[in-house]
Amino acid sequence: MPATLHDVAALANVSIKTVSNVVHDYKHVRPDTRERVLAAIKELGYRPNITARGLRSGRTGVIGLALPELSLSYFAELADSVIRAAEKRSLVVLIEQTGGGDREREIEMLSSPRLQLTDGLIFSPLGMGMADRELLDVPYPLVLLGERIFGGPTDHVTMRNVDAARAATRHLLERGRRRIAVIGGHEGEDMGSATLRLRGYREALAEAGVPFDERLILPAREWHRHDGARAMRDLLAAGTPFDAVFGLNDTLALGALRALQEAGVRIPGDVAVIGFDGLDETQYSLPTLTTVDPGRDEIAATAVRVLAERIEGRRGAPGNDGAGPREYLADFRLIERESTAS
Amino acid sequence: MPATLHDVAALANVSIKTVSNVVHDYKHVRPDTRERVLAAIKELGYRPNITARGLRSGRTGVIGLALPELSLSYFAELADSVIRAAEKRSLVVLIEQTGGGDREREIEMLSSPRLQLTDGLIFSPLGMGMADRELLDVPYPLVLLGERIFGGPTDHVTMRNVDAARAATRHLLERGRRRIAVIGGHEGEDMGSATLRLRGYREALAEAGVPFDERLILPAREWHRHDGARAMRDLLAAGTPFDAVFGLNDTLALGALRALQEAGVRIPGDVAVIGFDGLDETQYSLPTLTTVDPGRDEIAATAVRVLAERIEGRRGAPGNDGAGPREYLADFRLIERESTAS
DNA sequence: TGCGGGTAGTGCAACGTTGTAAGTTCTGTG
DNA sequence: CACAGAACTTACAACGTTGCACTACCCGCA
Repeated sequence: MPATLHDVAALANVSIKTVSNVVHDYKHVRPDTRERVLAAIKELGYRPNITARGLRSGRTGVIGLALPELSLSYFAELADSVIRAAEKRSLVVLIEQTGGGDREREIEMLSSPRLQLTDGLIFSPLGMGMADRELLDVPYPLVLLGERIFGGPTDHVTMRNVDAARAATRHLLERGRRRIAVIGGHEGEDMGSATLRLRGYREALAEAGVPFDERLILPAREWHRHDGARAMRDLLAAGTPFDAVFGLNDTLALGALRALQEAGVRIPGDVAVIGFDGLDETQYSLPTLTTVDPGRDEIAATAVRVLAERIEGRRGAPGNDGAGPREYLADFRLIERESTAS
Repeated sequence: MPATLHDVAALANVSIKTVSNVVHDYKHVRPDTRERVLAAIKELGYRPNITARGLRSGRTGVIGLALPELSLSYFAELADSVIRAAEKRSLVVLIEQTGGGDREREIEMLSSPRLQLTDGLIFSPLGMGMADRELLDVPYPLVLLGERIFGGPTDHVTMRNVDAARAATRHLLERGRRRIAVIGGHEGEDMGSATLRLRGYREALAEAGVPFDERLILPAREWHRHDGARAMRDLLAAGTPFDAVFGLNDTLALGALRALQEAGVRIPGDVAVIGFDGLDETQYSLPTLTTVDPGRDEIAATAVRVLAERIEGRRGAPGNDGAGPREYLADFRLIERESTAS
């Protein structure tokens, strides 16, 4: 049975409020009283009951992080960054998985009782789209990540997807590649990583006067390794000529790497490959993978900071008091490695 | 401002206790009363306040999961499994990272106030050792994972490390390999994955009458990809002959794969490689990696079940009422892939 | 008519904390 | 040495919920 304020107060011969005051570093406590209370706290091993505190204050010190799946490396690394960032603000992170792009589950999540003891949510949807925008108008602080919804009612932290994809494509074009396949297209998508990155790709092609070839766009609804490998095998089987591959994320690119090598294609000799996400493991593939680092730590730190600010009310709810929803853009960085060496 | 029992009670013209009774499906409520209450609940969008409930009942429905780092794939996949298993029991998971084997942080974690609103903890240490055993004697339900501590005061879920490593080594021996290098040794370790797996390795060698060669044991304190690659390069540089590599985990093996191929070594022609952990990505490396699947889902499900049982008190605290600490062993499975094909 | 036994519903206290307002004890000054 | 004002301390209520003990009622049976 853990000690309570009552126990400490009894032992130190003061009121429970005084103990509370000591715990909270309230100014007006005589040094000897403070001494006595601290001794009692130590003796009893008292630690404040966060649940009770939460009930009183309406805060729990817990933030939620809802993402598709931790087994997708990108989200595992994102969660790592978010937990670290939260720790710096003494917040603790509760993780919910919504599955790989399951729109229904994402929507359910937003009103899940499982989030009850959370002060706010960092939400990275993959299934919801622009049409679901107003569903983000929830009665608690919410920070949106990702590229599925723009202009929604909440703060949004994302990156310069179009610019980054343009830079990645340019990188290939500058190395003389002209037939650049793209893996990970989402047909019929109105908004999302695929759409934005494909836009950057087309812009770069246009800039360079290279014609766009529909056949080089390989759809892959999910972005796991085997989707990349499968898409690559399809392209090889189709016989469409190409001299470079742009994986819309690293996992796709790594899967493609594998399929290309199986087929005896030399990288980067015959085909150059570039990915997107800056995953740790892109440093250890063979060859090492050129990729775009989307500034994951920056995204995580910003998301946590903005959420914490909303929670503390230093800025009211978006659209409530003029502190409207804001969009934050993280900087990206192209990391050149062997897979696109000249 | 969310609705409370009071609001619902007022609207339905009953006492708050009756509302509470309806919410909890208490038998003695007349159908029409129940009807009225449910209507009021719906109208006000009432949802119980979990914090308050937690204060009353001493339960929060949250379990903690403390692990080294999510950016280590094994732990990301473990966390995924734990979250899924917890979800089935309507538990929610709060994740803490202790860093890659930081003993101090692990010990701190055990008494961290950050765990306060957690009903129990699943703990996977990497830095603590047998000597720290009694530190696990904490005043809340704790389930231990991993191979650092055996015979401690808590329930423990782990796998047959020695057997699995023996099987892995045998697998290589059966394919005619005699000079099997091992990556990931931990010198001076009294207990841990490295020690147990190395024991299985030596047992398999002894069984087969193959002499043990100290020079083939390559230490690697951390088990990241680059540690595997570094160790492999060291061995190649030393010129010690070898025809197989046993990575004590998959990440080490994948790093080794990379270093071997850089050096022009053919796999499995010149050197066969086997890993340990059954990571998803071992299916997509080139060549695909033979590995030992330690039954991660089973481990996670067991850990959550045992923890939930302790929390619900269906079995008292270990050593308290005869329901002493138990050890659970998950089954392993050797997955044969290209890296060890004959 | 009274009484046992079940059903339906209620009131109070408590979980451990903190904000408010008010009380008590000091200190220094006139 | 009185007294204002600051320094220190306290009692009480509340946060939203649930367990306990209780009342009120109804039915059937002796």
